[in-house]
Amino acid sequence: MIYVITGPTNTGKDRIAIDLAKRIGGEIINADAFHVYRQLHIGTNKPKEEDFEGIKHHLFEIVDVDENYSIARYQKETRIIIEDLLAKNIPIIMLGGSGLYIKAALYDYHFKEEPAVDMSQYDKLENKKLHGVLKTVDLAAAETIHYNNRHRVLRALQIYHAQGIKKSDIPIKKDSVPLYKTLFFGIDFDRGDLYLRIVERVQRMINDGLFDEVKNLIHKYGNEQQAFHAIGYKEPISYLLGKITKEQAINDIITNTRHYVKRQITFVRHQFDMHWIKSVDDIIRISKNG
RNA sequence: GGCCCGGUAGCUCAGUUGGUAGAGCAAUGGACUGAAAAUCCAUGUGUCGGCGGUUCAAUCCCGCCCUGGGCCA
Repeated sequence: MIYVITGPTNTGKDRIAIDLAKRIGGEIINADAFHVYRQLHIGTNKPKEEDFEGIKHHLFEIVDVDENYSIARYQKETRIIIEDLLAKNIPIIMLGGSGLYIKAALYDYHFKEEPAVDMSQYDKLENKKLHGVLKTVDLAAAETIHYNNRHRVLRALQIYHAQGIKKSDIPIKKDSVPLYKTLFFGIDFDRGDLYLRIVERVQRMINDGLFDEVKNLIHKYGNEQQAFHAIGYKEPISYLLGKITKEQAINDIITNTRHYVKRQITFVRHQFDMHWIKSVDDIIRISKNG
């Protein structure tokens, strides 16, 4: 059985996951896209190993910030661990708010080996022109991607160049079910209360030395790493580069976290069959009934 | 006490030569297959400070009042 504990950030998922692991003898697989990085701490609200209380955590602090981790790699690595734990009959707890990571790990998502391709030919094309190029190559994909969503338009083109297939030809099952026996849980929280807790959390991060952490990181790794797109890093970097004030950076972290929470709720609400719970007891009860 | 400038959406503000209003941000809803804490889409919000007056019609003009800021006394 796989117990997924996901949903918005800052709701106390870590505590619930460790308590559940103790109750059922399970192990935790990290499903947070930024807890895979060794050097990110305060800004990602990453738990410390001494807080694990002896519970095994997989895929936690496995790469350096100058590596570009990806969902394809996560899928591959998670599946190996899942198969291993299932074979040993150890309950699995997937813990984290990165919904798409969970989706790719547990559902029939397809990623092929993909050579690097040079996409610089598209740098100068403005959004509508770029979208026009995609139309000539993969009309079906172009119709589902808004022309302003440059990131996705480019990815569809990249799939075409690197894999030689159309993105729209990758098999996608609508209304698919997980590959494994899985239950999805999120912690029930009033959104207004959650928004207030975000302010407290960011204040705590500042007090714990977030700006020093970021300063040291960009000193060592530069400011252009993919991992630095994370909330809690990109805003202090803007401040340290002199683009915004420190106060603005702090406010931006709060606002961006709020937006993130909203997107997490939307994703999870529509992608998973969620059970909204208050305690570990709720999880135990639901898993017995199910 | 006198003079000047303000009071319009949750916030910052625009605007209407008089026909009851609109931007940005916030908020809310949504999309999501190799950056996902990413990227993108959609949608409202209103006693236009209050009370009177002029007018067919006032958020706009006039008077009084309340209120914030500045200058003078």
